[in-house]
Amino acid sequence: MIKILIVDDHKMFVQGLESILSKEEDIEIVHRCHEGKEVFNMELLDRVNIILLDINLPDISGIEICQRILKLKDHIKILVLSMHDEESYITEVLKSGALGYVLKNTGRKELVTAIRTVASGRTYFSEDITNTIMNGLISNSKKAKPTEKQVPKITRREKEVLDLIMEENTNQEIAGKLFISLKTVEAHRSNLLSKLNARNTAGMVKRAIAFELV
Amino acid sequence: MIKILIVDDHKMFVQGLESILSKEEDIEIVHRCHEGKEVFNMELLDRVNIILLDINLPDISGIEICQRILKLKDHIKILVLSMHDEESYITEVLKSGALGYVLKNTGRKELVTAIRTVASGRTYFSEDITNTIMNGLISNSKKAKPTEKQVPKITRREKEVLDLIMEENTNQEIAGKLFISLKTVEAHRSNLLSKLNARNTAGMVKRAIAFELV
DNA sequence: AAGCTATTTAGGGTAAATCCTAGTTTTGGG
DNA sequence: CCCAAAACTAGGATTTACCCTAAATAGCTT
Repeated sequence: MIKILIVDDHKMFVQGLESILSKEEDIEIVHRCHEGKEVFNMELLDRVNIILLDINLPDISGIEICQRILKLKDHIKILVLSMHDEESYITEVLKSGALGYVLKNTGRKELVTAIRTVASGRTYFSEDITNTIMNGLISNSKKAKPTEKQVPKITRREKEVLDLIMEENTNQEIAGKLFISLKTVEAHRSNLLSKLNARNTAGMVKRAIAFELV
Repeated sequence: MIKILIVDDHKMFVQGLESILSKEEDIEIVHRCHEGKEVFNMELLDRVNIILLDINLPDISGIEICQRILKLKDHIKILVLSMHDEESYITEVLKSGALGYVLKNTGRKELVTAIRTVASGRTYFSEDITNTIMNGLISNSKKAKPTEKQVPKITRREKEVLDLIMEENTNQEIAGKLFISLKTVEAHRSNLLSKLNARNTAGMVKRAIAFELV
C-alpha cells in the first residue's frame, strides 16, 4: 500500500488530488498539511512512505522541507508538485533530495504513474521538466564563454608560484622549493596580484579558482 | 534540405547510417570523415548544416571537436552518436555545444526524428540519456552528503569576517565595518584558520570555496 | 642588431597576518 | 536559575606579505 501525505496550501487543489487518488486501490491518503511546519511531526512521518509536496508554501521553502524531511526520515520518497518550470528552481529541488518533479497541469494518468514510480524508489519527471533541464545544461555552457576571454595570461614561472601559494606555502618556502631568492618570489607574487587584479592573497586565490588557473 | 556530415571511424557503422538515411527524401549525406582532423575544412563545413559525430574518435576527443567546430561555424548543429551512457561523459559533451545525444543502439525511426529535431535547432536526447542525466543530478546531491558532515561549523560572526576577507578587505577594514577592534578580527581570523585547517589566507579562501561557505 | 617579454635579484620600508594568552559575554541544557 | 560550553573580545610579540624602485640576464621577434 502506498501511504501518502499531501502538503499544499491550496485546499481546492488538494481536494482534486483526493478525488483522483481515491479511485486507486493501492493508494491511501494518510494526511493533508496546509502549512510547511505541520509536516515535521514524527508520528505522522512514520505512517507515510511518500509525500506529494507543493514547493510554493507560504511559510517554508520546498527546498528546505525536502532537506529537513530526509534528514529525519530518509526512507520517505518525495514527489514535488509545482506550477513553475524554471530550470534553476528544478535543479535546486532535485539536489535537495526529491525523487520526482511534475507540473500541476499534469493529467490524472501521468500523476498516478509518477506516484507509483517514485514510491518504488525510482525517479520520475514529466517530459516538460526533462526538456527544461536538458536545455539548461546546454545554455549554461553558452554563458561560460564570455568569461573565458577575460582570463589573465600568466607566465610559466608565475603559474608555478601560484600553485605553491595555493598549497599554502609561504614565500620563503616557495623560494626554497624553486631554488630562487625570496625577493624573486615576492616579485612573481606581486605580478600575480596585479594580473589577477587582486588586492591581497584572498583575492588572488579567489580569482585563481574562478578563472580555473589551478 | 538537411545536409549531413558523418564523422565516425567505424566504416561499417557509417555504411549502415547511409543506407538508413538514403531512404529519407529531405536528408542528404554530403560527406563522411573517418578521422577528427578531416572535419576542420572550411569548404566542407560551409556545405553542411548538421554533423553526426561519434565522440570516440582515435585522434581528437569529441568534446574538443564540438568546441572547435562551433567556434568556426556556429550555425552548424551537432548530434552526438555514442556507445557510452555515462553521466559525466554526456554532460561534458552537452556543455561543449552539441544539441543532441543518442546512443548507437537507437532505432532507425528515432534516429531520423533526432536528426530532424536537431536540424531545426531544437534539442534531442534519447530516453536513456535523459534518465541518466536526471539520475546524475540526484546522485550528485547524495554524494554531497558525506562531505557535508566534514564541513566545519563556523559561527555567525566568523561567517561575517570570512565574507569580508573574501571581498579582499584587510583586518583593519573589517574591524571598521563590524565596529570591533582589530585584535578581535584577528582572533576570528585565527579561529577560521584553525577550523578550516588552513595555514594561511590562501588555504582559508581555498577551503571556504570548496566547502561552499561563501 | 634593436626591441620586447620573461625571469631573476635586491634594498628599504610599511602594512598585514599569524601565534599565544586571556578576560568577558551569550547561549543552551539540566 | 545556574553552570558549563561556546562565542566574542582583546593585548603583546613575531612572522609574513605587500609596495616602490631598480637592474641584470636570457630568449624570441622584427
